[in-house]
Amino acid sequence: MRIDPGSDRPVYKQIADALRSKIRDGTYPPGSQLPSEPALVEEFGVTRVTVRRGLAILQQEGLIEAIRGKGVFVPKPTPVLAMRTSRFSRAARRAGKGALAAEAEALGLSWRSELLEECTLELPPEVAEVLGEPRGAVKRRRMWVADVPTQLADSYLPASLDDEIGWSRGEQAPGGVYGLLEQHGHMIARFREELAARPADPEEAVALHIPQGSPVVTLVRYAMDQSGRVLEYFDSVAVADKHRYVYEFDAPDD
Amino acid sequence: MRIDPGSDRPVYKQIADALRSKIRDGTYPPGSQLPSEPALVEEFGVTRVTVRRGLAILQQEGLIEAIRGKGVFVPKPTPVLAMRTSRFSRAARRAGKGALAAEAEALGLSWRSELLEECTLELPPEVAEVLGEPRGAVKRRRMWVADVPTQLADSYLPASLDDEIGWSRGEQAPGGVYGLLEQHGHMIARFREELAARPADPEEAVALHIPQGSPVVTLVRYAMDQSGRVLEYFDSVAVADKHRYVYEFDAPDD
DNA sequence: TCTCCCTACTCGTGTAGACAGGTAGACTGG
DNA sequence: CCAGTCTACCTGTCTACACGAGTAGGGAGA
Repeated sequence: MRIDPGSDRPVYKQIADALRSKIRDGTYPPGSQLPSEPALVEEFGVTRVTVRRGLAILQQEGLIEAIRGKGVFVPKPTPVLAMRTSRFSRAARRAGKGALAAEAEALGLSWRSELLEECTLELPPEVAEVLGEPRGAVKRRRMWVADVPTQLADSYLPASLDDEIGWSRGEQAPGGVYGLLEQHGHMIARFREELAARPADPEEAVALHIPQGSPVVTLVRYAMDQSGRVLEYFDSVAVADKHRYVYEFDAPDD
Repeated sequence: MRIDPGSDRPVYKQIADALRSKIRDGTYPPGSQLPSEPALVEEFGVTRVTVRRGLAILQQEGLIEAIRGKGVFVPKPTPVLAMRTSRFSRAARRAGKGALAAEAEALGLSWRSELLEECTLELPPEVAEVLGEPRGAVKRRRMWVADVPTQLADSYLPASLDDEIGWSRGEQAPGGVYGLLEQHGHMIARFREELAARPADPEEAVALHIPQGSPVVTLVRYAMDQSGRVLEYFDSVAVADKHRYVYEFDAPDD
């Protein structure tokens, strides 16, 4: 726990290293409070600015959380939603649940879906190309699990399909859009999902209650019918440490 | 591009906002250099510390890259490897390629695999449980694409299987481990992959040449034979902005 | 007893200045 | 002409200080 000012490694990184190892080895267990900044200043014999640079590193790594007026704390691990392909099963839809709800309830967590925006519009080019129509309906939602926002989700339907099933007119069905689609005879046969991760941009950070730049997982999904027509384009931004994505698949034949 | 010191939003965030929008709108295109810190100090009328706090935000978002002695630059977008399930096809293996190589060559990029560590050891508990044996062989690799490190990968085989096929004794086959396994009659029938994302820890940041805390994608894969026995446990940490993961699957029957 | 205010402590933001270390181009001496 | 040095400029690290704002608890006054 000593700091070597003559070392090659900058002092603020040494401070981060020292505190990180104390968090990892259980000196500061989840839920506990770290010494205050002035206390760390005294302990390490540096200025407050340098202490704060060290703390900033740990904050970025998600190892600590600073609360103004209270102190710096080690956050408790959050429950992780496992996103399995079974969340799209008809059994789950019959139970009246959307895709996320099935996973949340599997963990015994409360959930809710908040409709942020709903409109019919000129589709963004990449969406229009996939859906095969220039116009469509979109619903933008924010999902909450255990009273914490976990992901932003945009769901796009081609305008012709939306007219047919009345999705944007408020038609409902157990199992969300997919349930409604299948009620009208549009059976979902196949999905394509594309995953990536990146730092959250400022708007996402605010909407998801996470620090700017903290990792998010982006997911783009096509829901297709038997003929390969894409019925829905789905686009979500999920808080990284609250989600994991599980896929099982056969070895390709060739 | 004006800063309002009386605003509710802190000055350093306003600076980040101003520069971010200039990057997005093309004022500072990829490859270009931003004004130097002293120039920004003059432009915004604040101290260098405040300018640097603003720049730190953009750095964390991956929008800029500072190089000591030279300046601050907008990085050019890196090529993104698409990780498709077809990378496990026998056709790819017959062509003599491992899984990553198939994807790199699809983009016309050079690649190489660097063996960092190779040993037989007591398996970590979560690996031992999946492989069904307490001991195993592991190879830790660092993958390079276009002469840049892109991911760290650990591959585990149960000791009994390793003895049989001679993997850790240096036996080779076209198509990597999976090719070698199939040469010995162990046909891969099924895969399970689990994806998540988190900030890079310090060791990963050094090994992957990325800033600490920058997002990485973690992937755990089980390769299974017809009977469901797990033949290989695979664990990788990939630079987030260099990879995307693509899955296609049928709608679950129920 | 209850309410309000004051105080002490916490983290958040911002200023001013100093020195170190890396880069690149100009300049100088051979 | 060439090699080495010098200089100007850039980012990286650290000090010292000031003020703001949120939190929590104790004490004074009604």
